[in-house]
Amino acid sequence: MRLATWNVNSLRVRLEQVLAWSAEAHPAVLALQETKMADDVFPAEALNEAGWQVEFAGQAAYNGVAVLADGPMERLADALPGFDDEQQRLLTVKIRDLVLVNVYVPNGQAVGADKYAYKLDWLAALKNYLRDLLKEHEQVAVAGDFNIAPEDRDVHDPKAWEGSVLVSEQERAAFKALCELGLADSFRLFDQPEQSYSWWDYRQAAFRRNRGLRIDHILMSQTLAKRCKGVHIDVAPRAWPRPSDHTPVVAEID
DNA sequence: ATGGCCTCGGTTCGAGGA
Repeated sequence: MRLATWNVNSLRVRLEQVLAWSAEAHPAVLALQETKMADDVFPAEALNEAGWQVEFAGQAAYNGVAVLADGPMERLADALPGFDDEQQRLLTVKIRDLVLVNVYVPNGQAVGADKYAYKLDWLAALKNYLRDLLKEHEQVAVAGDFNIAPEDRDVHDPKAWEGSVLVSEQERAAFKALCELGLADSFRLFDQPEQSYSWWDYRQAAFRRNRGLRIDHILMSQTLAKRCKGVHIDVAPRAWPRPSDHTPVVAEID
């Protein structure tokens, strides 16, 4: 099976691209972030017609996550337990033997900002949630937009980005703490091209110049990681007309 | 030097993203 994640930056704008890309790449499961639409306008019918089962947790204008799957899903959670959050950023589903946690981690805006504190609090609550989840389930994937570039090699210009939001020490420590629960950054289990990124700013012709960051990830529990045969970033949709600023990350699982 | 772009809501500009 193929498991993919994609921050689409508005599903309303990107629906046709999701349908086109998934028809080509045929993932069995596709985690979407930043759907930016309330549940009552979610395009469930169009996706059903394309053969997808759907689960979604959205809100108007901001945030919002959804999972498309080629078979039935059980919805396990749509919020972090014990964390009072008005923002729809998490959706956990079970598909066959796979438990998928779809996350849209807060951006943080700037180091020291209120939103940065919220990001760190959110990540701490995510860690607690995943610790418990990993006690109950073996085949766990945590996929989505983490808004963290884990290492300098995930940053096109580490000096320019040093200490700023998305790469700061505290954010990287929070990411590492998730990995230390027993979750692997599956992309790094395999040889990868240098300068592999999943997001490029819309400005400055950043994509053409490959000035990007790798901030979209698929973490895997040890049992799941053993089944993983490869992970790649599919940059093609980033070059399409009116693209999302993120591009899909795809894992191959036996 | 410092912003460049895109999306949304709700109107034509500000907020948020990364």
